[in-house]
Amino acid sequence: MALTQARTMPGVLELLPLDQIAFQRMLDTIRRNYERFGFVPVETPVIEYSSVLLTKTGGETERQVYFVESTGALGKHAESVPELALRFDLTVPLARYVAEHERELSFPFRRYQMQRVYRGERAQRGRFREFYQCDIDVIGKDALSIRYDAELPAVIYSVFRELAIGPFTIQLNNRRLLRGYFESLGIADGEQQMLVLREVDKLDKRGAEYVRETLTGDAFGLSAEVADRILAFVQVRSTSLADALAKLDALGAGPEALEQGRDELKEVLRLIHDFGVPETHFALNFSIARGLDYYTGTVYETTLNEHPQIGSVCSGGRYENLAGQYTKSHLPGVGISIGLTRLYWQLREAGLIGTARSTVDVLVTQMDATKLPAYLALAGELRAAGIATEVVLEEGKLGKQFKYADRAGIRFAVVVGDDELAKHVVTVKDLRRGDQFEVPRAELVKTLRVEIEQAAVMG
RNA sequence: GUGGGCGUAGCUCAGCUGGUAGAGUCCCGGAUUGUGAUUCCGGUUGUCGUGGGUUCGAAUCCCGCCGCCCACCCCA
Repeated sequence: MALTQARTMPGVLELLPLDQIAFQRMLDTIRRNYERFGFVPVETPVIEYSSVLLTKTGGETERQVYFVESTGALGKHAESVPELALRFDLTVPLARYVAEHERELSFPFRRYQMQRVYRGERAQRGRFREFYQCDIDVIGKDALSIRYDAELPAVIYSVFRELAIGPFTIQLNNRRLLRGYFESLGIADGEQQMLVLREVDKLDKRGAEYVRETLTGDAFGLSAEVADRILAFVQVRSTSLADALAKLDALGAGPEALEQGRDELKEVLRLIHDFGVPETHFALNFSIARGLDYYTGTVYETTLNEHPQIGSVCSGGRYENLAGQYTKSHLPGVGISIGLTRLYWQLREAGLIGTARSTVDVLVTQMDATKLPAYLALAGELRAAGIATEVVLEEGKLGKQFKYADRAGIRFAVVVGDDELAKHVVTVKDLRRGDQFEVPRAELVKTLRVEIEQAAVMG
């Protein structure tokens, strides 16, 4: 019989258990910090009505949406769009969720959501078709204080500090300020401002020359002088809080949007510091523009200082009205998202994270099949003490059992044979260090707890 | 959606100018019936992506198709 090739489609990430454990530890850390800051969990269905997801009718998003058809509906609408689709982010479902449950929710509504989303793009290195987003958003009713714009970086600081993947910088900008500045240069049209923003956003990736050429080219037709001023402007970065405030003040007077954006940014920067984020970990970056659709004010991007090639590991911003497509209520919000699948993948590629130790702490080996009741009793005792324990249930050579433990990433093996029974002791072997010792049977739990604790700290 | 590159063992690849398919690794067994990872010995692993063409003969040369990768677009 011809075998079917066992394979997954490109653009999905599937992990072996020890890697999955490492991934899950990251999810746990993010969740713990989100909850610590008072965000509440929400999950929404993977499948939504197409009509709900596609309200923005952004040509780009529509091209990336996976549609879903039930068997019965297959082929029934050759021309029209299928009724159902997979979500491509968590923000649009959030908008629908808030609009649908508006009267049952408390505002400001602070939710976190960590689920998979789907994008039908051509697979590429570090790009996924199925990936985790870990979002937090704060949604206000009618109005939402700018202070929440400063809270999110505080959460992100807390998350990334605990993830312990090296120094990082949360970079901030303000879309209103950018638009005000463009206006002062005579680029008043909203559409064109968007297009310029999109080019400017490429600065770090493609370089100043590339952006200058595009801006002065036929598509934009800007004068060399204006292009140069834009380039000089977007290269502004701050080195400290005082420096950031000084650079903002140095912008001087200008269109209303510019002054408003500047005031917002100043307040946000000051508050981030008050939230306890060290000024080494946040900075102004006038080239940050972000997603082109809904952001209106503050925008964020977080990068790892020692790995700039990884790019942004977390981004988000302020939006004026989240759910305008679904409700007449005015619901402004601010949100930020960690693309965990990509982050994990990049960190692994860069050698910054390895495999985790197993979730199994101890393997009770089977020295002698007739003593199985003793092994099961021993395992029960360990489990009651909160130690994750596996018992070998099949007969086999001890060497094979150790090999199994080693490959499975289980660090400690417990051996009980005639020698141990006679002496009322248990042999504990540390597979990682390669040594072993005997402990009195009665002290096993206490000893293993200490060993496991140490292993967790020392790695 | 647009442009470029590559398809040989589970994995990484060699095999180039045509002459019956190879290495490392992995896996399995043994050396070692109370000790893994290290060492030594032995063993398994292939429609050479696929269909056609040229040829006495094709993994190798030519064409179609499929798949994958990279870049653009866009984004986490």
